[in-house]
Amino acid sequence: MHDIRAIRENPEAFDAALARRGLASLAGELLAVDEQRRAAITRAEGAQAEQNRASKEVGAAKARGDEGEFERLRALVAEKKAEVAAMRGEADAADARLQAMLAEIPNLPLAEVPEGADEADNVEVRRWGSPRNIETPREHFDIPAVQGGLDLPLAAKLSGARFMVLRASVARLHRALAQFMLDLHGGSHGLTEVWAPVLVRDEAMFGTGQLPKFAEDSYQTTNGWWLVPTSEVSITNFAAGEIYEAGDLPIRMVAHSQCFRSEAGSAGKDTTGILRQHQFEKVEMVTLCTPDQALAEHERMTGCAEAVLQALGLPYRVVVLCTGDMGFGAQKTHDIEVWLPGQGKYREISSVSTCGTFQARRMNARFRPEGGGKPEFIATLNGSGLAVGRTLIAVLENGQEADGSVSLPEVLAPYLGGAGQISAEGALV
RNA sequence: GGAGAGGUGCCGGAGUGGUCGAACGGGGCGGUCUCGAAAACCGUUGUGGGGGUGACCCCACCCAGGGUUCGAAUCCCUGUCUCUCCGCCA
Repeated sequence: MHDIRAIRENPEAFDAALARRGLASLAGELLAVDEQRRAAITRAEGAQAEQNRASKEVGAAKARGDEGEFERLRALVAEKKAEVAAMRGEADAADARLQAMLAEIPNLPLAEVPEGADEADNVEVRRWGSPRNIETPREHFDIPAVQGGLDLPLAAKLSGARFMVLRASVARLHRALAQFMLDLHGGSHGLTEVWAPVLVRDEAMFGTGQLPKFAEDSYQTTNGWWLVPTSEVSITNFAAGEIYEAGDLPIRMVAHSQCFRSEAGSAGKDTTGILRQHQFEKVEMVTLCTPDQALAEHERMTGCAEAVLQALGLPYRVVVLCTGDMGFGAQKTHDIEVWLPGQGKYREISSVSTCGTFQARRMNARFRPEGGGKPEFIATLNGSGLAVGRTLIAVLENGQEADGSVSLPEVLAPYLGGAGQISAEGALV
């Protein structure tokens, strides 16, 4: 959510930033509505002040038994009251229009974000590791070791397309990955592990920016709760309405949750395998900090996500998203793409964004600056650390051997009863 | 799901129609006293919005939204959250 006062002070800069995102100018329209709104407020408050004055005098007139004055003031109050109601109505309507417009405008890219139209214009920042030389790489669902452990037809029977059933070694590996990530982030990375609801109210979805514009992308229960598309929604909204002390920031959290996405519009992409699911698990990092800490925290969080891939020995690259490819709430985003031998491509496995004060403004999340003073909006960041299902794919595909087995990263052994491999027959050994 | 009790400022807690943005206590901050500290005493202490170059002025907010009234923290309705008991349940 943007600050209308900032737009008022520098409409040209606002429109220029929108243009970088490929959007048309909006400042003129916004300021016109803002003008109407403020004019109506001024008139409403003027009338209200008069009404308040008259109201006070009514009591006094009554007390001294001045019936004539009493009746006159009463009539005056009634008149002002009607005037106030009319003006307030105008002000509220203008305000609602303004809020509705602002609520659908995406965050603006930082100056350092490369300009571009889509994915193709993202800029690679660095690479880590190099892909193994695999003779005839298979996609995860074709690897012999995985055959008994991944049952897509069964999932289809239960739920339809884009769901999965995992069994035995693969189910356990999936769980092991999530546990490993949580332990790593909660341990040496110093994040606080949290657990939060995945069913949330409208307000929470608005706060992080899923509503009002992207209602179609999420599922809603019959009684109105939303199933979160990422626990970023639940966790970032911890801050809603809060005023933190500057000294308490940054607050760094990590959670593991189910995520639900209806993926409207993506039909036809990645239809085989488990890359794109309606329900999946993700380990998510969220940081609440002051705006001037945000960029350093963004790098730190990216590093936390990379550490998971490094520990698992999975080759990846980090790209900075261009202006045209960034999400609604982001000011700057790093995507981390892991090497998938089966596709012979780097594919997104994590997305780390700083939202600046954009979400904080939507959810009224503030902090009191060092040494006191007026509360200011905090900055919020979120990043996957990592998407568990996609990590499963990456581990399986990168570890696949010519004999049909899969070699597993050593760091997972403690979570797998010491196993280091899934045999071609699907057993953990 | 049923029955009941409640939601007041940083915290505790008054306040059931009239000048209450809110008594009182605690906490915080500033000061007096002191070599310093404690104690004591004095003062101060919210958020949002509108207007003005400015000193400053105005409006709103006692969970939220409606309503009654000349006037509501106080009365009515709805929602919401918390607590207690019953039922159900992992």
